[in-house]
Amino acid sequence: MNKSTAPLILEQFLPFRLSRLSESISLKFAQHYKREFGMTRPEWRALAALGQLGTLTSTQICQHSNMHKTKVSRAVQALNQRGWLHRKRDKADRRIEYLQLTQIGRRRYTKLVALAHQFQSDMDSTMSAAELATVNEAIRILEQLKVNGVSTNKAKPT
Amino acid sequence: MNKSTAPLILEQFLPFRLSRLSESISLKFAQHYKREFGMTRPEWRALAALGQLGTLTSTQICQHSNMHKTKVSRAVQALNQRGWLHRKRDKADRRIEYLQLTQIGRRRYTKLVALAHQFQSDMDSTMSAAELATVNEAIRILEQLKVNGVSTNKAKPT
DNA sequence: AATCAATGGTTACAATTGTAACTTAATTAG
DNA sequence: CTAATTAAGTTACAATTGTAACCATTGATT
Repeated sequence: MNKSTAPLILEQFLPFRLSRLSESISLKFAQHYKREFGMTRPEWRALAALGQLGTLTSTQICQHSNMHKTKVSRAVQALNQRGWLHRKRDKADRRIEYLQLTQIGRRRYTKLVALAHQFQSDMDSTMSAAELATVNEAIRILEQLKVNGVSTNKAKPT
Repeated sequence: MNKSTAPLILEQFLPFRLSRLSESISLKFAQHYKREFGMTRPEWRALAALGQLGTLTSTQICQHSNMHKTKVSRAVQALNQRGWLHRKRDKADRRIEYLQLTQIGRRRYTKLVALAHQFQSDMDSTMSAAELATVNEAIRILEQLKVNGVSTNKAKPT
């Protein structure tokens, strides 16, 4: 059987399967925080990164969450306007801005985290321990492939 | 340790991990067909579904690939304008349109499939057989969760 | 120190997307 | 048989996004 004339079985094609999966799961989760907190996905992601890691620059958020820098820029603006984070310029290098959640931001973050834990444990509870282990192992494997790298902040190649 | 005050470890949170993964992998693959065939992601997906499954309606493409119906509608228009598919109304129920690839469409499809197989085997070759099995098994598990369902074509709930 | 390249970040503008409303056709209820 | 519902698919419009160009600042080269 000549491979080049065989059709592509989408149900076996990794990019297809992954994005179909990821989109439905992320959408499902997004419904929660969209409805209850009026947040967009990029905002949620930036908030989550800052909540977990403390102080970050926009560039670091880009790298960590693999989002485009304009997305991050706008998410950060939105969070800032709501008073959920504040910005602090680096004294030494005044291009750099450190971002950090405010009191209010941290309170929101705590609520969101509860949602997330709930969501995760709902998913987990539909799997056996062994299945869960398989899932985690698989994702770990894929993450190491590092096919990675949305262009987050790089200059154009010459 | 009270869970409700613990931060969320994004590196362990399934929706986050999946979408980070999926986005970088899909983007990587998209670069190929975008550059070489000038196709968008929805177009590629519609083409792939039709190539594999033969004749489909727009609604079926929605369900199969979990894309929003307007996305599919526009992708189908684009493919149609390029002469890659043709539409045929159902005689009995004239709301329904059967979509099918043309000669040209099938030729394009064949080329795309070669790209996809290449991509897949590149990925596969960076994993051991056991790892590959784990990955496939994990995705299978997640697919069964069926947290599923982008609203593709449903009427509003009353 | 003057010039040129690179970096962190923002923004204008164009392309892509989703929501809701619409069209046409079929189905069901009265 | 007509009116109200529902389905397949399209489209207008607003929101979201990405690309490329842009500041401002720093670092490197001479």
